[in-house]
Amino acid sequence: MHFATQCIGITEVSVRRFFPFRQPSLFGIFAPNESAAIAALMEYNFREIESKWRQKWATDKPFKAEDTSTKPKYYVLDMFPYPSGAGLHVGHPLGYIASDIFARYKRLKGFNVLHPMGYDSFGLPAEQYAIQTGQHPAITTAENVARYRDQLDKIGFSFDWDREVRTSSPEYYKWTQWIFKQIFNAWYNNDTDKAEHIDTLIETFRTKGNASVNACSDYETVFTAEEWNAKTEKEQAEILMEYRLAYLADSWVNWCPALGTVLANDEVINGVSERGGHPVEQKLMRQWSMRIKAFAERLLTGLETVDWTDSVKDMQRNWIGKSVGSSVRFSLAGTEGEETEKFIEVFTTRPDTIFGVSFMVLAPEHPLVNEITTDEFRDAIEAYKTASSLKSERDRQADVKNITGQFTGAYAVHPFTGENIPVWIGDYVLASYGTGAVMAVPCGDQRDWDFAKHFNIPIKNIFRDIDISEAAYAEKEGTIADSGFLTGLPIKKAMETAIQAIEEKGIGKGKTNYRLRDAIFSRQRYWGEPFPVYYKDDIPYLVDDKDLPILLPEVDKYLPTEDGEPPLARAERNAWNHFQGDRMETNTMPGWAGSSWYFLRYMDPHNEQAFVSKEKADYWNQVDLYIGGSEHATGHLLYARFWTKFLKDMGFINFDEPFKKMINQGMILGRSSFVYRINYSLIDNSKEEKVTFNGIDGPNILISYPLYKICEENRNATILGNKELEEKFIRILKDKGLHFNGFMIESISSLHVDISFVDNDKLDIEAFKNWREEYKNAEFILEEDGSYICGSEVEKMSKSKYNVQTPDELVEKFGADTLRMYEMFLGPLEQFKPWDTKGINGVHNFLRKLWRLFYNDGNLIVTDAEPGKDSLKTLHKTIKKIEEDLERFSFNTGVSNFMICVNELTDQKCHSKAVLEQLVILLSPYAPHVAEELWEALGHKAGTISTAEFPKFNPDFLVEANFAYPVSFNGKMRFSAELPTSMTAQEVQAAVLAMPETEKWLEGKEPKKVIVVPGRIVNMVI
RNA sequence: GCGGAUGUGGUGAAAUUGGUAGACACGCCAGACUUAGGAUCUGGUGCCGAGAGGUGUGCGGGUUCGAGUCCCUCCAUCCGCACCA
Repeated sequence: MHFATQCIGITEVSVRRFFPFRQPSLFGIFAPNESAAIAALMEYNFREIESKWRQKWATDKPFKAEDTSTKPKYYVLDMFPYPSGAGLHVGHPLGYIASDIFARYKRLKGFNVLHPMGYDSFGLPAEQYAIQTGQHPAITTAENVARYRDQLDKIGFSFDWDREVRTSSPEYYKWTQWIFKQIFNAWYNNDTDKAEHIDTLIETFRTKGNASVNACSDYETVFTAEEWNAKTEKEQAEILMEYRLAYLADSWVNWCPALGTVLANDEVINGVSERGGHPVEQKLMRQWSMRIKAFAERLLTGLETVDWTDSVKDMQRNWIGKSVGSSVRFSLAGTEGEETEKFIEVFTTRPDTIFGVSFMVLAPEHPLVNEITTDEFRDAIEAYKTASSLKSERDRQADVKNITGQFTGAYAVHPFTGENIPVWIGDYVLASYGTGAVMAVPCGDQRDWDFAKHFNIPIKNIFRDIDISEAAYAEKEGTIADSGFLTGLPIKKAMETAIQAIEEKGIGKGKTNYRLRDAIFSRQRYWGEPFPVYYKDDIPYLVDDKDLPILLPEVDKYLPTEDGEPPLARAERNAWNHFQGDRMETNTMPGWAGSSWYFLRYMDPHNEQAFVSKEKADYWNQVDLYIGGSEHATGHLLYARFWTKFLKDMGFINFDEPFKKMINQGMILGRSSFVYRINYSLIDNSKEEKVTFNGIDGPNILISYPLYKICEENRNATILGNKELEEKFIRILKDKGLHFNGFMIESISSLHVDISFVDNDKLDIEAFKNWREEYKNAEFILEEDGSYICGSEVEKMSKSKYNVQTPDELVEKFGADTLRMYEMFLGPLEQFKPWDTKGINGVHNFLRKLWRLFYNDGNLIVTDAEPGKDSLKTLHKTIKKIEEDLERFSFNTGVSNFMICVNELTDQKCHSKAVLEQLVILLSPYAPHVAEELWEALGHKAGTISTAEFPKFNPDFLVEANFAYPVSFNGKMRFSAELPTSMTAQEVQAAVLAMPETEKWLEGKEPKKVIVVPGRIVNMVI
């Protein structure tokens, strides 16, 4: 029994708490389970501690962010979750724990920290659930949010919950609608390189027409001021629509019949929907779009100003897909082969290869195709167009190797040689990129080369000394040959010269193209933001600000119709359509609408006058640290940057990149467990038939993993690869009363088993049997020790794989502080890693060991005694490491360093308040509950650790008198030499040379060279 | 095909500017205390070797007194994009 030598006041409180249990236990009269409970109480009682502080934080709100402060600000943001019905698994909080540690660290460092949380609560799953059950998505969403909140609260996050936002709440989506209005009322002025209010454009049209306007728009018809003013309201509205940043247009969209909605490009993966994996087809529909293309260049250059990983930046660059080149117009040939008025415009990144053009290819959907096709080829062209329109996006992608195309019978005229060039159509040319037409240069482009080979079109070589008989030459190094005025020029120079010539001839100009397409903004769904738009005479008008938000109407069915009529179209007329128009817009906004600006709302979440006040936006400014998954690289992150730039242009905020630094946490993968079922058939001679069992219709026979392994390896040797096994197998069947003369093993299936029945790969057989009806009477072939060992595999966590680990169970078993530290301890934050509970005991033991620095048998043993030099060294080494680790977001090594610190202090028997107090502050970002508890126990006011000051590192405590020099010979470490750190290099060299070990390793030779790095190393070259 | 990332013990991993490779944990082995506890403590644990010692960061080269770290070549795995003219 230990007693504190110098008890400090608070000890009595603790003694009082533990005393009633302590005394009886001395007499040993308690039953085992009770004494275990007492042992737990006297030790680190995380349950009691954590629930105490959870309540305290909920009442005191110590993490409330102030909107004005003399402290510097710091904004730490997590990607807010979609509250799904499945709840959180251990992978979800990983990023939240990291950001919470950092937020708490920044508070200790004296920052005014904004660390909010909310819910991206509009979206498909709630709606799909509504379609199935008829339950209103608002109800399921509210339930899911409550569940999430409960789970999050258990982990002890320092969120400022007063700032919570939900994208599906009318108070929030009112402002999403308002922002939409601003985007609708804007156009992009390429001269100022900014979005501007549409009124400036209308004013120009009214006074000067559109000839002088340099806008981001595909509208090409030129009109004068007089012509504009003479147009009807509808005509004007239609023209303006060509300029607006949010616009209605007939566009080729990704139509997903199964989901009954259109999808944005980033929601389509490999030709199927991201959600659900349903096929997606191309369809021409009138849809709302966002003119994100206007911002393409700024979205590209802005990447240079943010601290994100190269991979995410590259993904965005890739998605934006900038290519620099030239447009070129090829006149179509008349009947005599002469140039005509009609032309095909192409975009090329290789104008230097223009003399290598030997044919042209149009996309099958190109508007000129019908016009130019000659009678001779009309049927063939029609057939080809029909065939390619039937192909889905997916088939078209899968068909890359199949070269298809059709000659139109038409010819174009080469602008420089005057030669006639055949015009083909082919579906390797995309209607939606560039002009939907290409000048084919088979010698310089592999696809053109393949096409030419396939259709026997001549290939002209325009590269000097390059062999193109086997493949095209796509490099941009070399010299141009046989190319008129370009002959002899190096490729790069030839590009410039060619563009110059094209511009002089007036047949095109230098041009930059982007792969980025405008984002489709409407969805034929129910559970999303309604548009603040009504129609009159088919012209869309905006709803007045005073009438916002346009609330979602009640509907009786959430399902869209097959032809794409949205649920809102069936909403009750008078409840919904109360504006002066003919009808309301019945589409809703996509999921990314609400998430494109939520980081701004957190700054000013209750503002009813504005989406965010200018002052608060100026104060909080950019998100300093954003943590979330990289899967949003081309969706959310691009759209949020787009909206931020827009809002900046319109003067609402003062920054044009939302997220200054971003870290992408890696996914935590699940570890699935498997059982192995033998599928067999029995031969019964009396019945003259073979009976096949795969387990469902016969006795289930499950074989332990190591035995399964043996079977796998000896598949062809004997039936089960093992005589003993075979006997066991037969015995089981005989015991079941089955009659058979022979048997065959057909296969062995691996079946997912719920990981809650598995501990250290050992299966809880009883629990497994009770899991499913079909396993009730399962038989097991076990290991020698009578256990069933499961196999395992690392897979994505999912309900269907029964490998989901919820944080709740672990919090219950080990506590939130253990869970927090363990998730960090698992490995680097960014890395993908499999979840494995095996190591969690190590972290839990660490916290108990920490506890024992403070308490022994329920007594506080902290002393006011002067700490030892060794303990001060340990402390300051730890302060330095922890701070450095936090600054570089190396949370895993942070945990290691705490372990090292506690191990050392334990060895030193350090119970000094001066040291432990500092340690507790250091630890508080990682393990806030136990830190608060110990902080209070040390005599501080309850709940004040978050306002403590981060310990100051003092290098004086690390100064050492001696250093153990590693002595190497030819770079190989042989022994270490303990020498004073005060020695100069020469002194060290002399001292080491004089050592007997040195003599031994030199083997009588003279070292050729001796390298001494003071305080680091000695190396001798022999 | 293009772009990005990653390869270190039985496992998760560490090594921040080139300077004792494997910290810290898990697991395993041996022991102590105990009489059931998923408890605690001590020692050991990259591989080969009895040992001295050798060897070792995906493969092969290079730079350097010295390379997990820098350079080149190749291999493997993962992720993103992909007929983008």
